[in-house]
Order: sequence, then C-alpha cells, then structure tokens
Amino acid sequence: MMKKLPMFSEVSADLLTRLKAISKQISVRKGALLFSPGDAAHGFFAVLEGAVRVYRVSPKGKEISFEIACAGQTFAEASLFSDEYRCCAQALKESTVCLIRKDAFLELIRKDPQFATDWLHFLSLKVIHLHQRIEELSLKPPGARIASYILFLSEIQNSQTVALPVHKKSIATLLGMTHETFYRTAKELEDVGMVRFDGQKIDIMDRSLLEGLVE
Amino acid sequence: MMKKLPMFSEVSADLLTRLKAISKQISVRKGALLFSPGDAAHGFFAVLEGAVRVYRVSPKGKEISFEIACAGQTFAEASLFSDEYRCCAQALKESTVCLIRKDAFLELIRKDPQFATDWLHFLSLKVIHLHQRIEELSLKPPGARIASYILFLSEIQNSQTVALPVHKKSIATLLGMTHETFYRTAKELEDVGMVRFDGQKIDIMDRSLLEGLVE
DNA sequence: CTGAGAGTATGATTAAGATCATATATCCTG
DNA sequence: CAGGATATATGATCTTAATCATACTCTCAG
Repeated sequence: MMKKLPMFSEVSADLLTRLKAISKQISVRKGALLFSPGDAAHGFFAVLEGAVRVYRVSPKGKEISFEIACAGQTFAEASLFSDEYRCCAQALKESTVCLIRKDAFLELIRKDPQFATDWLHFLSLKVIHLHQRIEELSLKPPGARIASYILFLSEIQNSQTVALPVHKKSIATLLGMTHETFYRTAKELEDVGMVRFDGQKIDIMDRSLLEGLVE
Repeated sequence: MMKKLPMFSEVSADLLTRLKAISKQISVRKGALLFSPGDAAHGFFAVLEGAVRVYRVSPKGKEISFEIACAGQTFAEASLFSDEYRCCAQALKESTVCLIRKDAFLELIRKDPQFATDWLHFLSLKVIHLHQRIEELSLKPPGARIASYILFLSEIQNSQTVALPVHKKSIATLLGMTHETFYRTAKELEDVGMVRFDGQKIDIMDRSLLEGLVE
C-alpha cells in the first residue's frame, strides 16, 4: 500500500521495509485534528486513505490552507527539522495516515545517498510548487486561480471530468479566497461555458478557454 | 569569502575546497539579468557582493519577487533538479555572484551524507519560509507585511536601525503590493510612531507596536 | 554639469473582493 | 427518520488597495 506514495515508488524493497518499520499507521475520524501549532513534531505524514487539510488560522479567524493531501500524498515534510508543528492538520473525512518518525527517517537519509538525493529532488519540487502558489496568490484574480486548480485536478486525475477531493469551502481556503467568492466565481466560469459543475464533479467544457484564463 | 555563506559555514575545509572547484565567480552590472524564464539551468547561485532580485512577471506586466538575495544568500536552489529556470534574476546593484554547477553539486551531495542532510535542513527552512510568505500574502494587510519585513531586517542586521537592502520599489514587489501602496502605508507606520524613515535607513521607534501589527 | 530616466511621493478615482445577510440543500447523528 | 449543523448559493453593501495622474528628487551617463 505504501508503494503508491509517489516519493517512495522508486525505492528498493529493502528500503521500503525499513520505511514501514519506522512508520506508524493512524486512523482519524472526520474533523479530528492530527496536530496543532505548538505540538511536538514527531515526523511527517503520508495519507493512505481519505484527505487531510493543512492550514493556519489568523488571529481574526481567517484561514489559509497550505495543502489538501489526499491518498498518496505527504504533508508536514518540513517538520523533519522542527521541534514543533506550525500549522493545523485536520482530517476532512475518515482517514488513515501514516506517521514517519523524523529521527528514523533522517537516519535512513544519512545511510542511503540515493534516497537522500531523491528526497532532495522531492523537496525542490515542493519549493517550485510553493513559488507557483505565491505567484498565483499575488498576481492572479480568483477566476484564474480556480481555473488553474481545475486544470491541476484534471492532470493528476488524468480526465476531462474531475472530482473535487473535498468540499468547496475548504478549496476556497486553499485558493486564498472567501467561500462566497469561490461560489460566485465558479458560477461565472460556468456562465461563460468553461466548465460544468455537478455536485463534486466538474466537467471541463472548454479546456483552451480555461488555459487562456490561467495564462 | 565563501565561508560567509550561511549554508556553507559548517562545512569542512576539504568540502569547501571542492565547492570552490565547482563554482564559478561572475560579475554582473547593475540592471543585468542573470537568467530569464526558459534559460537552461546550470545550477544555483550565491551572492558574494551586491543584491539580486528573483522575480516573475505576469502577462499584464505585474511583478512578484520571490527573493531579494544579498551578500551571503543563495537563490535558485530549486533549479538543481530543473532543466530551465522559471524566473528572472536581475542584479539590483553591481554584484558578484557565484554559480554552483548542479551536476557537480549533486555529486557532492551523493558523496557526503552529512552535507546532504545539511542541505535538506536548509531546504526545509526554505519551505517553512515560503509557507510564512503565503500566510502573510493571503491574510495580512499591507501594513502588517511591511512591519513584518522591517522586523525581519532588524533580526538579520541585529539592530534597531535597519538599512533597506535595495530601493523601495523592489521591496514592494517582494511584499506583494504596488509601490504606491508601499509608500503610503510606510507613511502611515511613521504617522503612528512605529518607525522613522530616513532614506534607506529605518529607525524602529516602537518595536512592540510593530510586533502587535504583525500579530 | 546637466538632462534623461528612475525612484519617491501623494492625490483622486475606481474596481474588485470581503463582509454581512439570508435562504436552501445536504449530511450525519442521535 | 427527524432535526441540528454545515455546506451551498446569492444578493446588498462596504472597504481596501489598485489604478491613474501628477510632481518632485536623486542618480548617473554623456
């Protein structure tokens, strides 16, 4: 089952065994918090089943989500070198996650140069992705951010009909807008014939229009 | 001279020699571009002297800066695993930078597990910093972002009187606002007695007020 | 040393998105 | 299965920062 995780897919059977040995499977109920800011950081996580949202809350109660991790994705990787977590992580549905203990993982990294390089590669992609997010948040309007997200889903789900992994309210916080703006802007995309919303499903009606909006 | 770079400060003399061997010193005039989106990525950079701004331009001409790297700082680290650069990098003053060739650097990483771990640590901090930026961009108003930046400068310069590393227009693009908003909001911070601007120098008049604004 | 270009600065106006309000639909939970 | 909580949806209003406009200052290159 861990074989599905993107980062671990290239890993040797031996290494995989060792990874399993240092990881601990955890079941979480919908709505439950895996950690909150200030909690001691034991390691990072991989989602085996379900979905987890990693977010931070401002003093005035506004939220920004850093990621919505679904089956096969990891989160809180930067906690490998931290004493405490800085975000909240909440299961958005009944989920099974796996905690990779940081000291054991770092030991593994030290022992296997190729694995270290792979992880470095993975982190570099993460940095590039965060740059992308910053660019979109600061210079793209809500419509372009939603379009971009739909195209992203289409790519990872490899389909013209994509499924929203979680409810729209959470996605709004991932895209840095209020949920009202999300609903409204999504409707505008429908009105111009780019997409068709049907509950959690989205049909891409005109991909090139969408791509044009993202630029 | 390379000893000053934060990441390399813990490195052995032997490693330092090898690092020097794989890096190439480059002088750039003020305003010159080190690379543009699409250019073949040869490696990442460290600033020895001067300042380099890494940024991206939207189709409508708006700019967002990812970093303003000054002496002792690195940039474009994520290019280690990329074929091309995705941003622009422009010298904001007469600068000397050093290009660390990616294949040679990756070789080094593979050979020295401790060095690999250190670099992993460094990249993790970068990820945390990017999370911070995303949080500020999406849920803090301009005043709080400017206050936060001034406190950041105060910390790295270890002084109550800080020097802006580059002109204000560039800093505005780093903080995700127009330069007009930057000037205006900076004036507001002066008016309430938080800081005192004097050209490129800023005196912190009331640190706790500043910190309160950032929250 | 002088003039063009860039940075600094501030006013007036506009537009975009947040906020506030309200209503319906959906989903679990007891 | 009934009802409370939460998500979805949309209208009205308000606030904030972007945009447009103008002017002064500084720097550097000829």
